[in-house]
Amino acid sequence: YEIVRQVPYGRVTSYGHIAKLMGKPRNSRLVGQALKFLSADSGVPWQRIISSSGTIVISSTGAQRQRAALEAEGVEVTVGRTGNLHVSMRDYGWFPDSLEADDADAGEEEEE
DNA sequence: CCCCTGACGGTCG
DNA sequence: CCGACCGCCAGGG
Repeated sequence: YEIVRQVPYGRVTSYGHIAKLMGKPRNSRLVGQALKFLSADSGVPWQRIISSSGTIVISSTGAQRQRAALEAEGVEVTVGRTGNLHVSMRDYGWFPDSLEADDADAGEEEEE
């Protein structure tokens, strides 16, 4: 939970990265299982945690809530043909190697 | 102790 | 971009 709190406003990261930061890179699924335990007012920004692919594959109801919460932070959420939500990791992804060594800027996008 | 399941990850077609 | 497969570790029955 403490790791998740480090995720800055308007940015998103993946379960796998959270797991990696806590020393368990193979426990990505456990991160999700732990997050589901949280309350709506737990103060933990669970909304900023999505799959590494940038696709929100949770329950529709929860997904819609997460989408609204993310858009409220200025995160752009697109919808695929199959109805699955998607976030551009290239623009909103946040993957620091260390918690203290957080990013120094928010616009290092690679033009391709 | 065995088996199934899971807010997942990565690769292949 | 989307769907199918296999691998991963921990928890519950």
